[in-house]
Amino acid sequence: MLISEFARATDLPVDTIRFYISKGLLKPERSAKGGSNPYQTFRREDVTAARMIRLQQTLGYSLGEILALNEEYRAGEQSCERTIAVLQKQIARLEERKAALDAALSFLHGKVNWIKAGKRDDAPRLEDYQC
Amino acid sequence: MLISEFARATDLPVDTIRFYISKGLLKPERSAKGGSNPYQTFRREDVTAARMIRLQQTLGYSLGEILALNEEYRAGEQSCERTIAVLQKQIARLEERKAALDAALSFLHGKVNWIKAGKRDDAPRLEDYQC
DNA sequence: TATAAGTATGGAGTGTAGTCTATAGTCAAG
DNA sequence: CTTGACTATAGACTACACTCCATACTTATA
Repeated sequence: MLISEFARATDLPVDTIRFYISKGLLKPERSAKGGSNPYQTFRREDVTAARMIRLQQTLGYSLGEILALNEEYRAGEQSCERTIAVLQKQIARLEERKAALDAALSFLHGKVNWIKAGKRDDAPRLEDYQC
Repeated sequence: MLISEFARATDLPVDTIRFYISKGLLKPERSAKGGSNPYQTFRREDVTAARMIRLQQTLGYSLGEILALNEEYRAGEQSCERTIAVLQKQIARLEERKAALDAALSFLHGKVNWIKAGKRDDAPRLEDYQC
């Protein structure tokens, strides 16, 4: 797969793909198709990696953290324990964010209910809510 | 409340507070205590506002979006319908993020379970998972 | 074989969200 | 009334995540 197809497959701009490569987040092959092909070749696992990056990003990880996590994951590929440890670490982080999200949601729902009940001024205040 | 107390109350650096003021996210009073006090005075509602900013930020809003949302909220303060509309909009966004988060969590949990079962290579792949 | 479209590289530029520095004015304690 | 802590303002600087540009090479098409 050439970079333009890869861009279509991942819905990422070509420049962003090259940027990720420069950061070590993507590692396409510089394959020799027939002998001397100077172009990068992307595989299905690169598409997976790109999706994983997008996912981790929406979950609040920086590119630096994503790189570290993924290298840790790769480093521990021989050992199930290490792989599981990396996954558990991500799970813990996501559970944390989910808890914050749920707290915010219940605050907002509560506020809506009070306003609907016509008791706007008695509605829960952010002051009384520990984030 | 002076800015240093406010910084302690909100756990924000003084520079960040001033930055938020410059963006219109915080609007402390330039009160005349006794006649000519050139310092800004922060109230309890400013602490609330600062917490709300932090909350919205962890939920993925940019400062620009936060400003727009909060101004929309203020603009609709007379009308319960408009206030509720703003709150519902935030709720919708948070529910969306929560769904993405849950999908990611079940993917990760699934992966852990497959690895624990010793069937690592048969574990679910991100390819088969729509984010 | 000319031409257009695609690819690679390096480096400059952009927007966001701060963070720091320099300068100057203010206030409270000794 | 000086010293030290605090405050205000403007502007420079930083980190991050892109995004764009100039240049040059490669490949497919007419």
